[in-house]
Amino acid sequence: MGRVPCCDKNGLKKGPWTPEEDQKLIDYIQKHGHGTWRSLPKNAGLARCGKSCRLRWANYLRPDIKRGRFSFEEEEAIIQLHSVLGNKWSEIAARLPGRTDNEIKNYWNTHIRKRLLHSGIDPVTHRPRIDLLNLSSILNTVLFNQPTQMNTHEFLRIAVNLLQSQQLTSSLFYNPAQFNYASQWQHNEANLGESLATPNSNFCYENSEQPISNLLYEGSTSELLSDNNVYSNLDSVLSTPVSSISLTNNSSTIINSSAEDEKDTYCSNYFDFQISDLLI
DNA sequence: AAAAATTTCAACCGCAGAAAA
DNA sequence: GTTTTCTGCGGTTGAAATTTT
Repeated sequence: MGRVPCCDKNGLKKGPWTPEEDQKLIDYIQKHGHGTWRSLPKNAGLARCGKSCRLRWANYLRPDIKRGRFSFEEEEAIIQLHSVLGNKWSEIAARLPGRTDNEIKNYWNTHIRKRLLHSGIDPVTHRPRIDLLNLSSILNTVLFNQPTQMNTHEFLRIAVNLLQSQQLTSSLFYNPAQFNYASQWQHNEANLGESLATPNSNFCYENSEQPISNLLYEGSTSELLSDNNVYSNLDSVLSTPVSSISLTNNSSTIINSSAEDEKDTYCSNYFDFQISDLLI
């Protein structure tokens, strides 16, 4: 013999919750806790199944849920976590306080996934999804036809993935201070808990077996790396601001970029690119 | 101004594993 | 040990909202 049936399936309401239903659920849980979800609807006077109540509470009514747009930092965290964990939305949510798995999943499918595809990255593997010739062609189009829409973030993402596809070895350095971003990343990773598998970021691993690029940062003006930039978190650890970015493969520079005007702070996401080396 | 197309996201569905009888 | 339910998860849907034509 098994358990008694979960609930009477007949006559249960489905679809959007009304404010009255929400209030009943909130009042009940605040008073008694949710207990077993199966028995909650009856006790709380709701014509819903327990599963629907659980979902409504977990994804919408819970008091610790953060509302509003995802910050840039949250978005980058999601991408990094997804590159390691895949579509394990509940595990990703557990590492983003106040965000629900459903919300993260929706945000991934509606925003991040498209953004990665736009940058030439396969959102499943987090690897370049196009060959170098196609990438060159895309860079040409983006840089020369729509230069003002190309920000540092997108530039770096495309460039790093280009380097990845060239099978270079890993690490991201800040030069001349020789700051090794890999160690910072490993520190952050340690805080994520033990369940993470081998890191698989798009960048910044030293002594990794995975082929990945070197990035050398040189110059001044930290604004370049702030605001809407994948490397904004570098700001906190860089003692010298940055004004130009070079991508190298140890021996030769592949891409150089420099700000057109150092006084142009938040707008200095726009660069003069010299991408002749990219054109195969 | 209105119709059509597209995007968003709350909620549902089905499944797997855990738990209970 | 077996059967049945419960819970939580990820994929998907479709109504509502927003944008485009």
